[in-house]
Amino acid sequence: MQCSRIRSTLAIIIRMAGIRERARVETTAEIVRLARLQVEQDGAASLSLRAIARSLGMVSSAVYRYFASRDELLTQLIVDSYERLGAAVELADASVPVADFRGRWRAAANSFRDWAIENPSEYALLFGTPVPGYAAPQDTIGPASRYTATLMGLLVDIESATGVREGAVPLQLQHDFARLRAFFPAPASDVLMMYGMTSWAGMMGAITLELFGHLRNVIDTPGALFDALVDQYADLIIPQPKPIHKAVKASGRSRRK
Amino acid sequence: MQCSRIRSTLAIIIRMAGIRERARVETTAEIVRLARLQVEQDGAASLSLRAIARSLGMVSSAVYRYFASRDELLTQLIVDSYERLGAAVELADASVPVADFRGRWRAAANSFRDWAIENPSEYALLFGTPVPGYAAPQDTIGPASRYTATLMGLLVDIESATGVREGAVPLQLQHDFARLRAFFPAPASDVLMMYGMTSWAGMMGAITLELFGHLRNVIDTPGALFDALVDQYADLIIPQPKPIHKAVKASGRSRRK
DNA sequence: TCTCCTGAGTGAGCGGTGCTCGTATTTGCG
DNA sequence: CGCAAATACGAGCACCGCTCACTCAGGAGA
Repeated sequence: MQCSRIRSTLAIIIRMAGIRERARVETTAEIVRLARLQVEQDGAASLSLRAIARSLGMVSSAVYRYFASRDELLTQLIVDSYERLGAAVELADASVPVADFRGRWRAAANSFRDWAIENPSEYALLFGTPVPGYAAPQDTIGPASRYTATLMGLLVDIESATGVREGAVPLQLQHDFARLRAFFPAPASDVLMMYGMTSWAGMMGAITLELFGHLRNVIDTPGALFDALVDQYADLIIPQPKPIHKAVKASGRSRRK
Repeated sequence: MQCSRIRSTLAIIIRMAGIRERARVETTAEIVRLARLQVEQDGAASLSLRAIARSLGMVSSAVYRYFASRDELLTQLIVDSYERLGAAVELADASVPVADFRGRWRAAANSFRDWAIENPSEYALLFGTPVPGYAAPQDTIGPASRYTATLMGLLVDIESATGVREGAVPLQLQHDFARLRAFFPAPASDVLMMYGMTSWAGMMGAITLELFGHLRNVIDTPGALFDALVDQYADLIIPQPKPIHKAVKASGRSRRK
């Protein structure tokens, strides 16, 4: 009651259209904020609508006006996290000179790992065990491909500077890659695509091993292992170790949103 | 009551020592069996002691005579799963001629993936998001290292056939590797160790991507991608692609338990 | 300006969870 | 045979997701 008075006052001041709509987006945002906080602190498994409602001073059932289920709220968090990860990787890639492929490769890879370490619960949310009954809705596939698209874009740049590469690639993968090229800007070289995929798996595996505790008592410096892996693939992907003296026309970056 | 009569009869027939002990191990085994069934069907997240008790015809609190908590039961399942995975990888490795390193490498790697595909919930239990409050007790680290020990043993065999290898390895990793060699039979070559670690990450990442649905609409044939990754590392780890004409003394296998 | 529909929030309730504790029964050892 | 220990019971606590009938205020249309 007092709350709504404040809200309407605010609404009038800020000229809005529709007090109710405004209150709705505010409450929705607050729910997401609290949910994210909860996930950060205790992991996605113990995300509780009731606890959120409590923090909001609401009764639990009221939250269902905003999210039809716990899974729907989780989906929102997943989408947000993918976007943040994507933004982090994009930023890292963009902060290195376009022609410094090795630098960009390392920066992008490290930003992936850094983001994961800074946001372990969110990393687990994205790349950990999927919720049993939960099937990722279509809304997630766009954001989910953002960070990989950045790596793809880098591969495209590398290819346009160093030429299409030949090499043995299983036929089945060639088909997959061909289909992917219809949806993504992707290199024409199947070998590059293959390295991209296997390095993706490698990086994700290394981060997962580290964050989920499998390197405890095994590797004290997971960062060094990760760097080694990233450099292994850099050697495979980037032909010349010293790209300084080589003129490069990188068409990809401007194309990227 | 009738149940216990049957039990005691059985016990007398089967010469046992202590009816109660026997009943205890039987019940414990049954609990684990039901728990495993539940995990297989619905994933570890929805493992419910109450449901197990119901299936057993017990009241829920009775189960706590056998396992102090849900986590303790989960630990038991994790240990079991690690043992099964380890056995599968060992079997695959042992079923290939000792000197056929590439064959053994592929067999071991594929057995890892095959086991994961056949037991997705158990794979998720081992390699997925750890339970928030859950810290793996010491009991798990032995079984957990069984499948990796097999791969290490293979590396040892390869090294003893092809010699110690030199190569650039970050100093921090060298320290980690040196420490590991005190606990495991492991190759003396840091490069081999490093390849072992990064390939471990790669394989786990590829399987995780596949099982957790990240390759949907990306790669239709995850097996081909996995094989490609495994072959990439085979090329790095095994010097000669055709080991047919080369005599090999493989000391490692007999050493392995 | 007034009416009336719609949407936000309430609170009781259902069925489920992990876990505790006091009690009753059964078992098998001395 | 008696008694201590092991075992099972069942009520209960504090949670959880989710449903449903309900009240009440916001705001659009007559």
